[in-house]
Amino acid sequence: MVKKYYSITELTREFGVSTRTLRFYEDEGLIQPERRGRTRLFRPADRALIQEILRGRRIGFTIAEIREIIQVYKEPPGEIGQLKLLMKRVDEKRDELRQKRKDIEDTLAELDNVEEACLTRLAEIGVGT
Amino acid sequence: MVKKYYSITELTREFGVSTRTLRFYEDEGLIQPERRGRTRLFRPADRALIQEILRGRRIGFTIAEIREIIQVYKEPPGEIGQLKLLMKRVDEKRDELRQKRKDIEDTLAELDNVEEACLTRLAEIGVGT
DNA sequence: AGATCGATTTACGTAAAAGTCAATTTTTGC
DNA sequence: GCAAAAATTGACTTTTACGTAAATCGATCT
Repeated sequence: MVKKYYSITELTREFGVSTRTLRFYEDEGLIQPERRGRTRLFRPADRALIQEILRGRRIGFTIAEIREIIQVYKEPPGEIGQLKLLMKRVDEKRDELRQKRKDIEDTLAELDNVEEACLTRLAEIGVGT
Repeated sequence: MVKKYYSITELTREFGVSTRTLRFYEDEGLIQPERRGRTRLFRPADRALIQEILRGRRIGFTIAEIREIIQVYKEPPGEIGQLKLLMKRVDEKRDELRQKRKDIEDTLAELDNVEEACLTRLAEIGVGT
């Protein structure tokens, strides 16, 4: 059986974030762990959601953007105008991400150059001394 | 012949940034445009550098990180310890970027799902009304 | 010269995403 | 059932990357 509950510190250790961060995400409405008294009890679903949030964070999504995506899963908007607007936004986000992916590939290539420059320099110095 | 100089507003229009941003980059030592009196004159090399800076920015590099990469091109550090440290950092950055690229691919796939959810919902509503 | 219009400088302000600190409260280990 | 450890809350602070406002400068047109 999968674990029923995770404590907050358990998750902070697993994901390398602080308790403050997880509480902040709760305040922002991204997660809603259960409570026993005041203590938060994180279910596997909460844990999975945190993973997604952190992934979004790594690629530069704002909290608001992440919240919006989560919302769509919970319940897609009921109004046609809203839906179309959302789809346009999703499309724009995809373009942005494709651009970002290209930026990353270009930068990876550039870092290869930086490394080479370093190796060259190292050889120069190594030889000279 | 390539243009000799660009004005600051010319570049802000081309890249969609404010003059404040370009001056900020100069204050931070990322670019050093020429001067005629107090007015900045941007050469093609400055323009190219700005492109790189903005690319770095898009993928989430901090100003400090961008400055560091630029530095290496201008003159790789002369001390072995420094060089090795830098190479380690470059290696870490590359890992980070590869992770980010994976995050982006996962998120692109997820956005496909979001779009599908929207289409489904649209069909439901469209039929119902 | 005067007017105008962009560019500069200086200083202060701001927003997002947490970090930090201090004062409780809860839970637990025994 | 009580002390120690863990968790919570609220307020305040920090950092990054600019935005904004006000005053000044400088070039150019007429």
